[in-house]
Amino acid sequence: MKKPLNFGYPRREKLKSQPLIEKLFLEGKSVSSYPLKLIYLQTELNEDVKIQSTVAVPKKKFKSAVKRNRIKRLLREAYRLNKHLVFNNSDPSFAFLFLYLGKEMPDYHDVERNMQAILQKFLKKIGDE
RNA sequence: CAAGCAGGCUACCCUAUCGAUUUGCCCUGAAUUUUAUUCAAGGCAAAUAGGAAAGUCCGGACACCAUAGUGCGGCAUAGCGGGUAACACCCGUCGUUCGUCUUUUGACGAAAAGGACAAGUGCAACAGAAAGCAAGUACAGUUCGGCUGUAGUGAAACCAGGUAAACUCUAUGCGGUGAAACGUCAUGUAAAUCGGUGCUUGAGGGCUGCACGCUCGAGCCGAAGGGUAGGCGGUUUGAGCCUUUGGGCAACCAAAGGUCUAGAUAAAUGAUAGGGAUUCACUUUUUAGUGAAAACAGAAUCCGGCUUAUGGCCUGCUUAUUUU
RNA sequence: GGCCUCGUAGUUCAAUGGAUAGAAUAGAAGUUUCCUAAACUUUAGAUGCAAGUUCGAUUCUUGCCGAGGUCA
Repeated sequence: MKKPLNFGYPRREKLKSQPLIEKLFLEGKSVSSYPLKLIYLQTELNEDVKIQSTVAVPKKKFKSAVKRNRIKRLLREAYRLNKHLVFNNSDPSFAFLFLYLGKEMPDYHDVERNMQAILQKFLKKIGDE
């Protein structure tokens, strides 16, 4: 019997460690699909999961907390529905940070398309290495 | 119908799919150990942003520091009366100013940080004789001693001058720090090295702008270097909300009954699709159809206000236009 | 979340409540030079926004807006 795709996004899969995030910005590699950018780093994680991720929207580009919140929710939603693309048990564990670099409020479908594209790019790059 | 002012209400809804957090119940596993607790996975159910959550401008609750001490300094408020836990807030009222009406008295409406310059000090550009311990121009009047009036400059001129959102004085109030407070558990290193200083003749801290006073009492300061930056409590039942009755001009108060209504922490309260309601525009006699819009904005200990941003609806008043 | 500080020319700083807001530097034009640099001359440019007090506000008061710092 095939296990149904897991669309959940529990707390374990959220990246919360501040030192790790600083390390991401210093040593992380990135792929981008405008207006999204993914910074990733192969590392050991405290929890027993393959990938921990988080999202960030710069405060300089969106001053309204409401708009920042909405973009972060859209990004999380797109990741939640598409993360099965990268959940391969043979891979080592990664830390992800999604950045939104655009200046306009996005539409959900654009975000989802870019999310799929960026995850494909990530897989390809990992495969090459 | 439009504009302005004042007051009140509200802050789109439903369905499906996929999620997040909290709580309750069920069930499985693990640990402690013993029939309970903790942790983890799953299932079901319920709840889940505001009127301003914002700015952090006031006032409190609460916590710690002497149950908050004394003096100086500092800050705030400013007619009078009331409300309140308290306030710089609210209500009433008096005076002032402005606007409209009126011959006037006055009436109506609006605004405002509205004590004292008759204690002292300071300030007043330009103009002006002169802006303060006085001196003095022109003209007129006159009892010819001086005095009185007018003119001219200016925001203000012989007046107990003006000015206190100038220092200041008066009255009243205010101790300090703020939930990153504070308590507790865990993790980790270095109770290490060098220099200085002190151990009851008192180093240093609590303790704050300063001094005193009280209190703790063996470490403290500097250099270079090392380590942790996690969990739990505080944390949501509160000056709470709703209804009725009574008191009061009102703000508000009292009594009775009902009710439980977010608690996150790299930070939940969401996403997608479809439908409906509202508003606007166009088409149409109407029904209806098509298109567009749906604001300001996201809790972080909690309350009472103020200020600012903002969609829609309702009520009252004023003004103007059109029709009768 | 709390607390605190600061907004003056493009930039760095001045200015007791008083006349046309001052200086350096950068900019522009000109003189000089074969050309540039330097020097000299000339010129343009600002009180974050809105109210209030005052005869008069960069200055005093209040409210917005913006920038920055700090905390266990």
